Amino acid sequence: MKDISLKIEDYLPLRDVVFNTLRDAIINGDIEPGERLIEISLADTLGVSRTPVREAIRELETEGLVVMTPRKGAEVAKISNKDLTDVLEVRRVLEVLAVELACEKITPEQLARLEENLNDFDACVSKGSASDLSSLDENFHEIIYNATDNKRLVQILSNLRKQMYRYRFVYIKTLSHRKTLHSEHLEIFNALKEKDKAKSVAAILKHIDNQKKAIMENIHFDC
Amino acid sequence: MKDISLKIEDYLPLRDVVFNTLRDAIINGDIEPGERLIEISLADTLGVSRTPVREAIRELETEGLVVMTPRKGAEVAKISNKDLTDVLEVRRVLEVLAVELACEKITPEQLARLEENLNDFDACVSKGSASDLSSLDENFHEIIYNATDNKRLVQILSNLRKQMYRYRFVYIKTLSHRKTLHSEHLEIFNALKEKDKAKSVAAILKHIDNQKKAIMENIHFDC
DNA sequence: ATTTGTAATACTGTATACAATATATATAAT
DNA sequence: ATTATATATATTGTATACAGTATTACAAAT
Repeated sequence: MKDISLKIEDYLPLRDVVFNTLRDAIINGDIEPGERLIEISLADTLGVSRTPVREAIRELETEGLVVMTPRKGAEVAKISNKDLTDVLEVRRVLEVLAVELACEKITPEQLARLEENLNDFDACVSKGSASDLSSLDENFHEIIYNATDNKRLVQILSNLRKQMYRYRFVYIKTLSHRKTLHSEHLEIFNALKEKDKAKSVAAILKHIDNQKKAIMENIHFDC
Repeated sequence: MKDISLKIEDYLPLRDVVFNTLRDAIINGDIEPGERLIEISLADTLGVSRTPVREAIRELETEGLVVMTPRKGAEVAKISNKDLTDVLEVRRVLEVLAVELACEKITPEQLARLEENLNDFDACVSKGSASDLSSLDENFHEIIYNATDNKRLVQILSNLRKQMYRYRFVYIKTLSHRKTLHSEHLEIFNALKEKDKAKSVAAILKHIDNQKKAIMENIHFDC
């Protein structure tokens, strides 16, 4: 007997379904920054009770997507220029740590998966959907995070990336950005393959800084 | 009219009370690693309903103090040597970032508060309680975190420190450790006062690495 | 016109009840 | 004796009800 395991994810408690639904809605702008999240009306809309909605909202708060005030309720977080800068400032040093660790610990199997990801990405650059590219991008970085063999780092970095999801379409929208993305990933991959720390760090920094630039140029903030 | 603001913290919802209670219990070892957290029995013990207990447990999970499995429940996280190493690995680079930013942005007022903290600490070294020293230690670092003017960084670093609370007594227990702690804080303070990044980084690294050593020497892990 | 007081309303906070699932126990079958 | 099956029990997941608190609207007073 082999490879038989329950796909526990299929069980997905309601709160997680609600969570995913709301997160998508926020990221896609269906619920706007500053808009209030009323438990009862969300529950009615989604056809569930308040309990899972409450728990989902709390999860969203820890991801920084909503802000809660006691006895007043929750609203979609307004992300300011400063907030984004703060997130990137932290991500920057953690991404550096991540590739350094990955250089030491990445397995051949993980390298193979990165290569496969690059191929898929390449195939998607011109004809793939934004959603496809977005998840490939996410997947690429998750592989590297996991290669660090540091759960805490994986958790924090994944979280920080999620807080920038709202802006991911910016650098996936145009063909030129897609090509840049691919070439930067390739560069990171090659550096990791060679286990060259300095090169890896340089590549990841370039990647991050480019994304920051792309976002800053294309977004104008409310506040 | 000036400086009048409601101390909203005094309202403290039940879930936060429960959260604090449980956290203290875990940190102090009243609830042991691996022990299950049963909602209903905790609720009965504390004289509240399941709802605030549930929410408190979820908060504890995001702090890494408990581990939850869907439909099975929560248990106090078993912290392994590896876990602690992982936390410190991340903290290390973030603490470096923090002092670098603090060098640039710390205000005279914050420096004054650090100095005051050092005086209080000095007064406590020989005769203070472990709890006094612990909160002074926490306060010292919180001032530096806040000096970075990066909310995200403050949030993550505070969180990572909390995950090591269980071990704080190790380096507060003995007089020699207390003295070391004070002199290291002094060194960090002086470097920040001079706005000397290299010196600050060196001082904070020494501080972290010393703590790691102290903990590693004094704790033996279950797993 | 501005402030104050009061009531109505809309929420969140908390408790509780019920449903679904996992775990433990006991019994029967081989 | 071991496995399989059934049953009871414990515990989480979800829904709902009620209590307490904020917000709003509006009337009364100055």
